[in-house]
Amino acid sequence: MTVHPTPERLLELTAFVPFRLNRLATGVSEYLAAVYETRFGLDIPQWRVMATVGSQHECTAQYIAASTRMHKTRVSRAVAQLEARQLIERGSSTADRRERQVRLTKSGRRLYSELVPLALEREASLLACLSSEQLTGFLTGMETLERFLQLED
Amino acid sequence: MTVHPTPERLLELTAFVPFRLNRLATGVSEYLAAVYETRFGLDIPQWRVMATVGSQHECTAQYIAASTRMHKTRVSRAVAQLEARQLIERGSSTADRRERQVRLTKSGRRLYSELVPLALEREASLLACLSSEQLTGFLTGMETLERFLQLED
DNA sequence: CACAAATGGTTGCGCGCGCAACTGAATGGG
DNA sequence: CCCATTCAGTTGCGCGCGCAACCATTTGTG
Repeated sequence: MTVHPTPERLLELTAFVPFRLNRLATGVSEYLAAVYETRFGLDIPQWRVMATVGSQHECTAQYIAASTRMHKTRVSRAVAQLEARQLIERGSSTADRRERQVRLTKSGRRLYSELVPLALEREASLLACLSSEQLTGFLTGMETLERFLQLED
Repeated sequence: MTVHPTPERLLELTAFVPFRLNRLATGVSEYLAAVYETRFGLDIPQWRVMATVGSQHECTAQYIAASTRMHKTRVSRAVAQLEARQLIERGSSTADRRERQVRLTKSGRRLYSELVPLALEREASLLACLSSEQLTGFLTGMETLERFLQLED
């Protein structure tokens, strides 16, 4: 019989990796939001759709949902909003009339080509706080975790 | 005049660190959710409140909001729900009658002491996919980013 | 060929969130 | 000492999300 019969195990939330990861992801999102939100009036789902469609010639909502890992209803609504702003347009794909091919309009492409360099620059200025060894180490860890959780594409 | 007058810059979302970080944080949350959600019927805000209150003798909603970085209304509602389940209780603090001291009840403490080891174990089993050098590198990078974004406590 | 099952995408609904406004209590300056 | 300001915490409200149900089309199977 010891002096401490039930030494209570503690959990310090601020040292708990899942919590810290959430907090970091939120912080990074906010750090980035200035670019697409205040400057171009896009929210996160819209920004992700723009980024996905812009890197393709055209694609389906399905594809967007899969590669952004957003729920298909969230994609559907973001696409509708972007279409209303005339940043993207949809054509019936001749092959399968259930799906609709999404592509950027002229002004969508203009916005995209303005936005992307700013976003990449912002990412770079964030990662610039890491030394090159730190960056490598961090990215390597991320990749392993992604593989473990099967988050890769 | 070149052949490619405006070589469009592309952004591959799946290689974009802010996006990957969000995806990873979500994945880790889901990986962890099994512990507190399906087993103890807590959602994320409730779990964070339990973890925070449990690591203190007693504390205010204010303190919970600051250390979990949750909005005070989110804290307020989580606290109300946990009080309804009799997992925590609130006493008027004698000093300042605006604030109320929150602490775990007997059954709250029981749940806490069951939950915490499981959560820590789950964190460990996640991080076990990293080699010790990978883990060090990953955590070092996280710390630097946290400091850069002023997310530390 | 017909009908059941699956698939792409949209929509009604309930819920949780953050914002802004509020209540009640403490504080500070004239 | 009073009144304006600040602060802890709660609540009404609008909005965006995911779930489930749905529509239209395609595919698979007997």
